Amino acid sequence: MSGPEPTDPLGAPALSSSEVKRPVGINDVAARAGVSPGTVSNVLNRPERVAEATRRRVERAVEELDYVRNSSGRSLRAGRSDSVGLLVLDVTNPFFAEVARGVEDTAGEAGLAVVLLNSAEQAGRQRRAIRLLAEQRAAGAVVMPVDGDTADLLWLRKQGVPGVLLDRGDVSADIACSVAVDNHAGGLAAGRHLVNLGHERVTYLSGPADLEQCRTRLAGLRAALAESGLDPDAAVRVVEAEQLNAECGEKAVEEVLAGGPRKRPQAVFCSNDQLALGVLKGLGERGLSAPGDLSVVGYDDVATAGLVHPGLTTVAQPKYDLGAAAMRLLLSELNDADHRHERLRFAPELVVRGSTAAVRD
Amino acid sequence: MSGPEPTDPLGAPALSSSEVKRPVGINDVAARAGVSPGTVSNVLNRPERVAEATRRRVERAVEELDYVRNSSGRSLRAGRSDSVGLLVLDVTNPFFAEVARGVEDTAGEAGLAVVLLNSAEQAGRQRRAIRLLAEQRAAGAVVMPVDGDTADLLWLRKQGVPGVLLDRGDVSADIACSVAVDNHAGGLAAGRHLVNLGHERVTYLSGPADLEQCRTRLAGLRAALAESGLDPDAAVRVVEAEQLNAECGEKAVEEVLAGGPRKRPQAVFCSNDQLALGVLKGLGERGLSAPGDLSVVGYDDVATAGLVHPGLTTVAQPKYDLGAAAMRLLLSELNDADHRHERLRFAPELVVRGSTAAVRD
DNA sequence: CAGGTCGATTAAAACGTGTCAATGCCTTGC
DNA sequence: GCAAGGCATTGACACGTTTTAATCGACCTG
Repeated sequence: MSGPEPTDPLGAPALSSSEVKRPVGINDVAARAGVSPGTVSNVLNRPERVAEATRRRVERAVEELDYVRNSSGRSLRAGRSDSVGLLVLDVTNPFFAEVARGVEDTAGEAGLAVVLLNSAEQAGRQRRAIRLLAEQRAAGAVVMPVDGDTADLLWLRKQGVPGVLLDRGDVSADIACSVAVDNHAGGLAAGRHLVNLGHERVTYLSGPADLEQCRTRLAGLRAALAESGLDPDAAVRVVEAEQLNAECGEKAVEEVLAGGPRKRPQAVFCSNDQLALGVLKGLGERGLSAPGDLSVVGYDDVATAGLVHPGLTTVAQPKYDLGAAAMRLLLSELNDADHRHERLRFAPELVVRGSTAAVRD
Repeated sequence: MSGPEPTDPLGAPALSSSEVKRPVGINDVAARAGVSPGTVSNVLNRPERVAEATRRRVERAVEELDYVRNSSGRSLRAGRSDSVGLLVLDVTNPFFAEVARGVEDTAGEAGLAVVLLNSAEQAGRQRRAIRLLAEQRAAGAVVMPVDGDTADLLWLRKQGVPGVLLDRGDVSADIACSVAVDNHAGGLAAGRHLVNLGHERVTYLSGPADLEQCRTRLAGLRAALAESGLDPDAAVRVVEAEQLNAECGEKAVEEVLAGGPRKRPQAVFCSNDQLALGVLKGLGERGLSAPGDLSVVGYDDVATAGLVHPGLTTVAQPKYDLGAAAMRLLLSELNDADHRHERLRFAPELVVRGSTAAVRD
């Protein structure tokens, strides 16, 4: 068998060294070890039930054959898969990335894989994603829903896939678990900060008004102004951006500044750090800057907020913990027989940096 | 049956309205429509093979029973699942997020779900993730490997899961498809820019040296200096950061500036925008700034790069297209019988902003 | 030594789907 | 009127795993 290999004219494309081997199943392992498939399964899942000697024999066979178990068969039998879904509004937003890290880490500890779905704030994509999770018979889901109603989530639960709501505080606890940061408190903290600095005309740059977070943070802001004797209706103007990203923030500056220097707001509070960063940039392009011409406050405390000049004053959310906690609630629902839906609230924290300052006159 | 429901002391936790229904399978649909399961399967997968009338009957049954197909059974039968893995080095890095969006969008068009795995630049986590994909019998994988060798990827392929390498230019095309941006050209462009501005002492702030990208970009930089008659060994100093994030960049400033104003570099070229942003911050904390005291160049053109002040000069990569192209190559490998491994190279593009300026004397 | 108990192992049945060969029916051509 | 052919549908099996009830053997006890 020496000399050059004969070229075979037809047949599968040459795979040379990286030959694809025929898949080896639990039966092959059983045959090799001289036991029944059931015993192999036991070795894999409840090693304590099988005698030391046979267990070692099986383990050796597993190793020799390089067996890797097939989770399709596993899930089919179990009626559910061992992965959970994570549905976010925007993969690109670092806030969600951080949340995802929290979810993934705790899921990983429990041996669950995470399927990341991206709704891009579109109801249609969300629906498709939810359906996909149902088809996969996902063990569970962590969901940040796009629109107000939670119909999709309920449907998913009816299909046998429990879900945890993330970043939505307004849902009653008997529907599902939920984890959120107190958005009202966040808006309140930002508002009080501005009031203390003497601001009396503030513009709220909101994301899409369908998002509960945006509405509630506004409510907090208004409460803070009312608290100090101002009329919220007169003191705060609302500008709505189409999406929660920097580009939209930059574009919105035009409208924020409308009315000329006389009626121009003294401060802008944004639903989001991305928006706020866009605003900072837009101001710069117009020869203005924070906090000299205008104070700017963001929300989330994304990593970037601390990197820009001036640093962005913002309301920090425990992003990683948010994701980790959501996943932990989900695990509780999956494992604890006596699970009760829970409603977890985190407290936001104001981080003061350079983008806000006292009104000077 | 009027009056309050009797409380049953034991049993499953009360599910009230959101009753979990018994799962409905293809057989239930078949029974309801008065056909065989096989026919239902055909309606779902090859509708053209079934007569108009029966097809409608089946479709109605599907609707009435709210049937959703079980992809575990499906994958078991098919021998492979309908999801692909995406293994990234760091979910938190916006560069990867953008790549992920590209992968996800094109995968979605092809009806594939994406499982996002995060190796966090740790070989152990990468190995676990690869194993998971094998267990899932993933249809394929897009992988950005941590360490130099591609053993994991080869093993995965031997298990029947084809993989596409992302952002690794140094792999020979007969192993697997690969998509990358020409890192040498990127480093070269950055280097030439600095040379043109008169810089003769530049520090390269590198990420972990295991990463091929970091090494090749350095090579490009050195080539640019050599090109103009400078001795690379004398002109460029290398500082290695532990991770590719802003925090490490900030910490590295200390070492970058070591030697005092006399021997201080005139420019810093970073493996990464995150590092560069960290450097900008670190400079600010020491009362220094770019480009006055030091020019700074990044890599990736992350969204933030355009938002900071001064804007970060950087080497832009087509992030979204990178992900989309990788996924498209994978799809080709999955569907085209006569697939040949391909090696796709994108060209980087220098984006000049405010963080670089001519050396003044 | 018979009866009983316990631990380890096995055989067989399910999970839900896709496929393939076989069946039945209707049309067409002679 | 009958054979041939085409189309729609069916029945049965296979995919890989887990689980339950049953079996087997060994050891202990009265």
